Amino acid sequence: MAKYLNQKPVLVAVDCIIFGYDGEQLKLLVIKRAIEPVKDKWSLMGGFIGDEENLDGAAKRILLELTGLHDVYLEQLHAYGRPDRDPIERTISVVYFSLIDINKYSKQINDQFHAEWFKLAEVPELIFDHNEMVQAAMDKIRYQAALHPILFELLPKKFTIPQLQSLYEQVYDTPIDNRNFIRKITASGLLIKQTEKDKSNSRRGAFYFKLDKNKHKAQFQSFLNFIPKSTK
Amino acid sequence: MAKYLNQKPVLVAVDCIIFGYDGEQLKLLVIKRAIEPVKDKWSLMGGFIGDEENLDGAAKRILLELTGLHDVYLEQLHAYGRPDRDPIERTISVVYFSLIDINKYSKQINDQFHAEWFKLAEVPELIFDHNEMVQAAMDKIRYQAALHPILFELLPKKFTIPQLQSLYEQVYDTPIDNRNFIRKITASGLLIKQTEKDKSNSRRGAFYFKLDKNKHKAQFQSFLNFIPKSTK
DNA sequence: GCAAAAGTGTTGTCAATACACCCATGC
DNA sequence: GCATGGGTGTATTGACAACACTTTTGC
Repeated sequence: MAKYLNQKPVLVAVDCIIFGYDGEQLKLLVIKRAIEPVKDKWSLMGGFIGDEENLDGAAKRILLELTGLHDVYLEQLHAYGRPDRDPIERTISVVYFSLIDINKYSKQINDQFHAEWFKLAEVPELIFDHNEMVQAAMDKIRYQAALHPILFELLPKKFTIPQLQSLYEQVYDTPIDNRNFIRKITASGLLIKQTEKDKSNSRRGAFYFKLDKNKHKAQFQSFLNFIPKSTK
Repeated sequence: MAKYLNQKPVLVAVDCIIFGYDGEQLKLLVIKRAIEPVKDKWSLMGGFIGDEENLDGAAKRILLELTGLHDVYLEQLHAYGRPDRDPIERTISVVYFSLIDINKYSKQINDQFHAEWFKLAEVPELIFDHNEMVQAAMDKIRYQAALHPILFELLPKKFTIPQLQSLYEQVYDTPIDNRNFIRKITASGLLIKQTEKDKSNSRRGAFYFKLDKNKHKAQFQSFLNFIPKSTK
């Protein structure tokens, strides 16, 4: 096979930023890095791209390795390439972020990587530029979630509206009026009310809802405006 | 320097999608590829990343080489990495798009690359996955421009409101009511009316405006809603 | 005086916010 | 019966879209 002359190849890694929501707290999944340098420091889950793999494929593989999950929300965030970002060897990192149902995960948790969930406010120092990547992912999620129903990806099959609202409140770090929130959410038509209630948080209980997956897909690209504009 | 073992490095290229607006038509700048394979086919301007360069730096360099322009709007779009996307050698491409004032460019046009502007509707077949990249860039611009004042980057220092409106109409391929458009634009406070008129398009003439750069920066992150929501 | 583009106002509708009380239930 | 979180309704405001005519001026 012909080659481009005089070009210096570099390593290409794919790193995955994995968010989960346990019904109370938005969390980030990180691992203890298994290889030198900075072995045993906290790190995003990542890996080098395989010979016959495209970028999305590598991200899916890495996510599967760590969580056992297929078919989860995964989106390319950004490519990072500072020459010195990895002190060992020039490495470009293409970063993905993923939103998963933390309950699905915990059934298949894999201790091999010494993975741990951290509350977003308590994420430890990560290797290289990984903290910067997490920050960028949160910014992007805030951007996306204001217009598209991506946060549903974090919820279990059945969830309550207070859970959903609390998730939005955490992502935007702002209190949301529950009457207006419920009105918007129900107006979107994305939810299907169940007959059962979740009684774990109150005596009265909160109705469970399921996501209408068809409507979710159909409306994914439309702009929905879930977040109140600050009235200043 | 220590190295990661058993990892196969690959080439990393940066490609630039360059948009310009001549006051009438939104256009894309492409070049005739100078090297084999597919020499002399139309291609995005690109290059391999340098040893001491980060990705943004490489994009700026490539843009400067082709246009002679510094300090233009430049944003990372996406990384592409299909194993077979470049038939010669495995190459990951990190793609940027850029919005420039086509008039500034033409003063410094550089024939060395056999560059040519194409109307968006008439972009020829490009090499590899470059057409797909251009499509993705247009999608992203539509997304961004609905909320942020990025399209001003395409205009000369002085421009008229009909020019601006026509640009929006092209980007969204839809007619826009001029009364509502003017109201929104003036309400944004981004424009400073000049005393001169552009008489090239009508006997009456259209007032020139300048962009208020401070307000433009300040409001860049806020959501502005320039595009009418389809009333369906 | 007329052609050709620029510019200007009003109205109705809908969506968003602000805001406070009753409901259901387990103890 | 009371404490706890869940759920509900209304009034006001502001933003948006729809819509058609007058203005300017070079020829």
